[in-house]
Amino acid sequence: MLYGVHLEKSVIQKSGEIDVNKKKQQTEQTKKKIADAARALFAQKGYKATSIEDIVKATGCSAGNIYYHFKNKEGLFLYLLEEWNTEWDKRWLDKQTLYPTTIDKLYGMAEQLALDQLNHPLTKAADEFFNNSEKAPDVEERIHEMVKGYLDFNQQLLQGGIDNHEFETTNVTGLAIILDSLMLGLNQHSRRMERAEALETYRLAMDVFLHGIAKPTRTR
Amino acid sequence: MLYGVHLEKSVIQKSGEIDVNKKKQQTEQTKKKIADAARALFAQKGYKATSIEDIVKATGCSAGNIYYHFKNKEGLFLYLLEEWNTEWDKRWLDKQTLYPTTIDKLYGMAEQLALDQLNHPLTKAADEFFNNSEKAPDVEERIHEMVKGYLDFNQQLLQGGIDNHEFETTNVTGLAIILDSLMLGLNQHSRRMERAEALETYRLAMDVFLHGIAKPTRTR
DNA sequence: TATAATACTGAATAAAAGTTCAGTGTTATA
DNA sequence: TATAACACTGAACTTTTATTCAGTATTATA
Repeated sequence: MLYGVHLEKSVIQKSGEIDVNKKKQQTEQTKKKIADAARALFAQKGYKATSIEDIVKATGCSAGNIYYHFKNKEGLFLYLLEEWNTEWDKRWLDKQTLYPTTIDKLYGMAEQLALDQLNHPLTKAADEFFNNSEKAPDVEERIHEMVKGYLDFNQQLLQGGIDNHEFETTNVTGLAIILDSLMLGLNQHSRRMERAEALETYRLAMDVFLHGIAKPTRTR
Repeated sequence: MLYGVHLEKSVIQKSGEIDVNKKKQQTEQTKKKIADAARALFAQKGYKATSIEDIVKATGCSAGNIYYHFKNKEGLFLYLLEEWNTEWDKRWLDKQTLYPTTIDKLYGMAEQLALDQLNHPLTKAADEFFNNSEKAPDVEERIHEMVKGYLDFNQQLLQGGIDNHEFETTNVTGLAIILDSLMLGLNQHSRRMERAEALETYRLAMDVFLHGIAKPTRTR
């Protein structure tokens, strides 16, 4: 039987310029195809509610093929989480330098998260995945590290702002959680927003985080 | 066969004081038992990940009995959502009067949410439930109303603060979403906290929401 | 060109989960 | 006390889902 997939590409390498192994190329391609579909589905429907069959339908490739490229559903999900992490780090490293102050960095982070569509590592699916009793022993640890890593990221960012004298605050750990909570909640709401609206809301959230809404007279 | 349940209670009504129908009493009791177990499980594991079998194990009553009291899993979940809503409204009505200013009300709300354990109507399970394609046509509408109701609640609260001249802000709708996002995110994080830590974090979040963290000089 | 390695298919398997239902006690009604 | 209505059981039924595997097509290797 003929697979339609095999007919495309592979013509590009007229001579021997970037003549990578065709099989590796193919593997990368379908692995990406599966990952992309799965990422969207997990983010939209959650972990448990996304079936292999869903991914089969979305990709057009067979169930067996998915298990050829990934150990199992859990492995696929874990792969996506770690991919997201490294991807985020990479993009952040690029952008970070553009922002002089910590405040600018925070707005930049919010923007990146808003534009990111299916975004936060602690997305609904990840949270569900984490909280779900049946956990391979090593898996839980890996996720715990991710959560911690994300909070550490926030904390360091905020600490930078304190060192810069941009903020005045003591409880940095608490604020890291607050900031993450805000982004986490916005992520859920933003799924029902247009891109522009999401951007605006994230920006407003950062306004609030930085400046609050109460008149400066009261309470404090 | 004897059901152990039937042996308890029913002795209380010595004469004919509050002699309610024994069957109604029994129905209420088991319905509550099922609801309580289901609520805890849904909140902990999520909607899809909680099976009827889980509820059977937690309650000790049979699967058939659950379907005797509730139309199906979806109906059970919906029942819990609406119960949460009315329950929240009731408690809020009691407390609300104790808080003179809107700022106090906001802190009060945060406290109530922090103490509430399994709390927010837009909890992980609800969100998962909502986003999950296969939705009975009427169900989606009912949930949509709930979400809207909750945002309206926030918005009215904030509007009160503006009318009182406690806040100065324009985008009330946006702020209602921000506030909800914050509570939503905190809800997820607070699952991994002790009661005291949760309370403190919620309070800090409200500090930030009201006053921000940046020095007043910058940006604005 | 022959052989091995690789990328896949698609149906089968098995476990899990939602739902139904015939039947059994228990309580209300007449 | 007899009969109807009710609360409930537990196993059977159906659907869904993750996972495996024997086999096929394609590509690399010798």
